[in-house]
Amino acid sequence: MGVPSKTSPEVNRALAHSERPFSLPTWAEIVAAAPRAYDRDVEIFGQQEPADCLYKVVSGAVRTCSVLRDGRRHIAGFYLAGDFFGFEADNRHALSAEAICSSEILVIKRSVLTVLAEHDKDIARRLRHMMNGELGRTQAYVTRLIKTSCERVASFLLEMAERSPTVDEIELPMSRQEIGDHLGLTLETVSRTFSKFEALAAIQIERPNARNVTLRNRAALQRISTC
Amino acid sequence: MGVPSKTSPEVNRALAHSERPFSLPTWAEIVAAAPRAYDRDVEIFGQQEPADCLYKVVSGAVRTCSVLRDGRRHIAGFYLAGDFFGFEADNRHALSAEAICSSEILVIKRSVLTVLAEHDKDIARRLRHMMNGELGRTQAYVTRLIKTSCERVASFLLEMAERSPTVDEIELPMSRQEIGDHLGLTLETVSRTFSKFEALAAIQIERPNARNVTLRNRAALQRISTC
DNA sequence: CGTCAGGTTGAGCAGGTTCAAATCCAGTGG
DNA sequence: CCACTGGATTTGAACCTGCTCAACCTGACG
Repeated sequence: MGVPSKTSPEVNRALAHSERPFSLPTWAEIVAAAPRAYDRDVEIFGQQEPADCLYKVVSGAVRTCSVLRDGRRHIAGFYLAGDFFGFEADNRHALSAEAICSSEILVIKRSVLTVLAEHDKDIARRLRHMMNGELGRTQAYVTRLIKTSCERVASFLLEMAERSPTVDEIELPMSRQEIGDHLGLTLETVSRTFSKFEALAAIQIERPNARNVTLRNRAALQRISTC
Repeated sequence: MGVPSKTSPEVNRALAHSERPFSLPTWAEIVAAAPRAYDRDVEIFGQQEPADCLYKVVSGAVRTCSVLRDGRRHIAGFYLAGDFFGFEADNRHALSAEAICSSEILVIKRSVLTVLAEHDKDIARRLRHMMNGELGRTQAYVTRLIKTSCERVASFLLEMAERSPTVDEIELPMSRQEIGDHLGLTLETVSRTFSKFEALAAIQIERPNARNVTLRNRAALQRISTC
């Protein structure tokens, strides 16, 4: 586990500066690096691959998912612009990650972060904070999954609105199928539930692009989601 | 955030030793402290309480859960002897924790761990590892929840067997109702599924105490759980 | 002995799935 | 410009899994 023994070039470069502590890259410098572009449905990392990087969505959207033996796909999470993903329990990715639409992704070597975190409490704190956030969101997601279809969809819409840049107008980057694979529902049930909410005047689906949704009655959605 | 400003007595005691580095408590010493006893169904911590401690099950079993507004209970996780619990995203507990049966619980001040982790890489590593494990188990749990009742129960049994001290004989500390609240099923469905697995000779329920289960055909359970 | 909690089993119901068809739109090529 | 194609969405109808309500059984305990 000794740092000097098996280190990547990146770490050595970082360590080379450690006698001049103020020249170690800061967090701001790290996230200002050049992102990579991924087209729609292109894999960013695969299941079982070594988990040696952390990722940030600069623009676009990403899904993390696992495919079951019978072909069913489970989407564990969606990541929008500004979100970090790639946290894993193991040294290998339990999930794969794919771009939902054309996206720019910042890739950060985990080994670099580990070394930096030891010298920079700010970075260590940010890492812990992101990890905590991931755990919290996963727990909230779990609570969502034990509920009925209406509750799942309502609470999904509220979360997406929460994470959207705009207040009440959401631009969903993902299809009904993807929402279904995330919520444990079929695409038909998702579509029907959307229609039902629209009939209740809780949302409005801005056609022709059915992925633009406006929240019309947040209180109603909250009542549905928690009840 | 400065350490000297707002510190608990425990931290001050720990810091008092910091000039004699080898007298800082080690991990082994921390987990050797005296546990507290909790009777069945007694709350260990409640929802919304400040999350300032970490907990270890010395003996017995614990559930973490949240109660929805309509009275439904969601059990987020079970913790058996040797497991740590109380990891939270926020400074406040999103879940409550209760003893499933008479249990001995070790309580560790989070503030102490934070300070120790800064001086002791072993402790820091252990903390990170536990946090990772928690995230990984939560993700596996999520994957379980999107499946059918048979799949959920089968994979639950396999996980419990994995975590049990014995190989194939499991002593479930929790009731059918609690398993249901964990898997998003009713107690009747859990019971029926157990019976079905017994009819398939995949398990044997050792009555009269229906909580003692013997795995008779692991391969069958695996086939059911993953398919 | 009666009571109570936990578990099992049955019958009918309801929410979601499955299968199928219709619609709408974007992109493509004539 | 328009017809054609394919992907995404919506909607309908039949079916099935898991829920609800209910009865019954067993063992523990006052």
